[in-house]
Amino acid sequence: MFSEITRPGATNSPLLDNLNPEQRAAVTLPNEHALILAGAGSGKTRVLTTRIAWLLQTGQISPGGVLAVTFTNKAAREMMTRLSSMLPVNVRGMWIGTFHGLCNRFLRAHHKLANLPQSFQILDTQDQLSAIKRLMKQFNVDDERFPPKQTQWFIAGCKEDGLRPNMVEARDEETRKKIEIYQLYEEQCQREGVVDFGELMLRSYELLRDNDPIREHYQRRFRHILIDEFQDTNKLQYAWIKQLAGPESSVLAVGDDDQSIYAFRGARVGNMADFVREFGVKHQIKLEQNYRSYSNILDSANELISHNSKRLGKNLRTDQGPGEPVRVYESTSDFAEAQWMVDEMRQLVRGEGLDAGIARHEIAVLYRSNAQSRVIETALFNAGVPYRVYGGLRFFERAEIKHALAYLRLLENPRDDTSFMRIVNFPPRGIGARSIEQLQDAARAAGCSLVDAVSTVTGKAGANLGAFVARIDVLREQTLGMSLREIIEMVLGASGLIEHYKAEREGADRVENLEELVNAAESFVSQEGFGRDAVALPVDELGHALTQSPASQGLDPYRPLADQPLDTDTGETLSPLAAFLAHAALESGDNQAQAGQDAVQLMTVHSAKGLEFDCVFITGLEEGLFPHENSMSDQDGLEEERRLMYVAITRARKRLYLSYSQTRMLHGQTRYNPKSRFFDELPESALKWLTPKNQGFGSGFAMNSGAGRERYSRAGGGFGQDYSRLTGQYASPPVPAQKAAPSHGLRLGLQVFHTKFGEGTVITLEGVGDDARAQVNFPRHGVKWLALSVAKLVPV
DNA sequence: TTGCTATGGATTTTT
DNA sequence: TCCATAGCAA
Repeated sequence: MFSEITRPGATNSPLLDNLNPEQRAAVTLPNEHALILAGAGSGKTRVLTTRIAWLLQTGQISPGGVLAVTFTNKAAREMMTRLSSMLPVNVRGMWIGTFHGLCNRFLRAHHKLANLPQSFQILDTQDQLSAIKRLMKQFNVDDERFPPKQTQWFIAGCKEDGLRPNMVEARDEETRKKIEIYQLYEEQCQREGVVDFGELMLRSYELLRDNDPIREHYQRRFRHILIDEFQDTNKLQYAWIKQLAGPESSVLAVGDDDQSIYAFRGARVGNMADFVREFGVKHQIKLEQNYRSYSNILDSANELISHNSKRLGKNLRTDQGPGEPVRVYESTSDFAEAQWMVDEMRQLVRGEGLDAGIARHEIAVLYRSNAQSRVIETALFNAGVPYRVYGGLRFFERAEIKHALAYLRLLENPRDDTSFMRIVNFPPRGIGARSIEQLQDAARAAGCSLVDAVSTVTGKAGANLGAFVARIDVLREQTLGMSLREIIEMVLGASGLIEHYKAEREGADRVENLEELVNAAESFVSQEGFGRDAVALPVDELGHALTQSPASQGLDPYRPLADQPLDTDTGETLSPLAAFLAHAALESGDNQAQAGQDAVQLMTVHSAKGLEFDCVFITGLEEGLFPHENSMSDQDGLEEERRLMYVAITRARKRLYLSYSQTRMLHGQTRYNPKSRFFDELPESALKWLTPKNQGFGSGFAMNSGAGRERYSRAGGGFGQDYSRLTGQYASPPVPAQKAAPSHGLRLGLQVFHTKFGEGTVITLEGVGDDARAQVNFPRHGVKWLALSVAKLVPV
């Protein structure tokens, strides 16, 4: 039943050199389903790629029989790079990619069966939101009651769960309305020939589920399915994998439940347990040998995560010594915290304390939320330390680029109303809100797209709109047969975009970016042979199998198709432009701020996942911030915060700093937060307090000294200590002493009862005495601000 | 159509 | 505090 090919010499392959026993076992697993529990820094990617290389080298599979899925383009690229360095194999022809990239490829190949135009456009999150806004306006949906963002979240959530509108339970009137909007949105997308990210997955899944020949074909083809970061898969992605895995396939899932930090966007750690059960997984291997960090760092991570109840269970170990202790620093203010960091970094770069100076790019500052970067940036900037902030707009998300892409998209697909709306009056050409409204009304009445409705608009508005459409049409004809580069250059000129930004005072960067777009296209064409993501090969690999039986075409369905002659007669190929547009949507590009410079790296803990640095600062370790207040009212949320902290700690190779501040400016208010509870969950022996321990605000304010967990947050309180002494020259101006201890007896996360609103969770506390107020989340009535001198809140 | 002011909201993010 | 967005005036 399973493949019997296991060559005797296989375990001697040089590929297996330098692997530890667990890694080797994982790489050489028999062809059966397996789960690899891969701890941070345990060589996960190495195992994954070596496994593929080993399977290929030992002849157990040919390149076409492998399906390897990742979440990010970066991970996919890394896998391909490493694989091609191990074996002389054409990785570009292999099915290695992101979930969405592979679904895109699949849908292009089978667009007819998927009921899509071959050159369907992909809506990114921005596009999706504007499509929803447009739709809601058109159907007069009250955007107060149904905020577009929330509707978007609802739709994306449904798709992540694999639910079409008719499958969603309309439990209340509100949901019923949302389902209705979802339904209308679907119709709109279909009419316009566009798909959002969720749709790429969902439609691929449905095609596999409903079309027996297709499903069986791919099941026979993909004998080895490998999935990276399995803990991050959502319900739909898991279902998709189940469709692709046939009786002869082996699924190798690699993941780490302790690093599951994306529940908020639909990730389901439970997929790991489900996988083991539903696939009857025979092999589970734990990779616990860590090659990244010293043991003080690792012990801290292990101890912390042991406080989580829901775990598959795993403990990292290292052969490296204890290394330096984990340094803990308390500061008086966020400002002082940043100053201290800058000074510490300068010493690190100079080389004090370490054998040699540390490169700036080997220093990372991690924080829980983006808002925290500001103070740090200011301090770094003032000190003249180069830094790079991750996150923010990426290349293909920039407004000017989106505008240019919208022109290009209309060339491919005039019915794309999202793109139409974006540029119909940009650069301004006298088509105002009223003209557009007129056009939209006409389009709705006729049930057609905006372009098609243009001819029905009369008067000056009609003339202007007509001129716009004519311009696009002319452009489409002019660019026929041009190279991608020529098309883009022509569009940039003819659209007036370059001209427009050149005239703008601060448009120089934008012009530069637009010019960069040409380069992006150029490198896409040369590097990717325009089309790894968006099949530009003879498209319908399956063309025969769909219309006639494979046997009748002399194709052997049991041999991977990559080994068989491709059908080049269908002649159906995706245009380079359409391929590039898909690429732009699926790979939003780096945010290339100060690229190339040796700079300190600033990022959220989330975006640090998968990275590693010699030296890591984890900042803002305060109750309410980390763990974040929005996540600490329930067990699952808190455990995810803890995993987040675990991810943060395990980024560090040699040196780790943890810091928190007594006061912090947030949303224009000074907040007084106790230090994070995570400090209580770290091994004291691995820590070194740079500031005296237990002088902290938090521990000093335990109401009940017997119960160390009773803490007050943000409620103000005194600090009699002379903190400037502790923080040395970096101390900020003394914070005015506030003596009034909180009298209300509330704390964050506490369940309280209110006579009118019922039970709720305290999510914010601020102010002192009569000014004290609390923000409470009532499941029935939503989030309310309550003045504590007025409202009677009784702890439950 | 632009540009000002008021307003509200403010984890985490890839594709 | 600071940002995006909405509404309104010129």
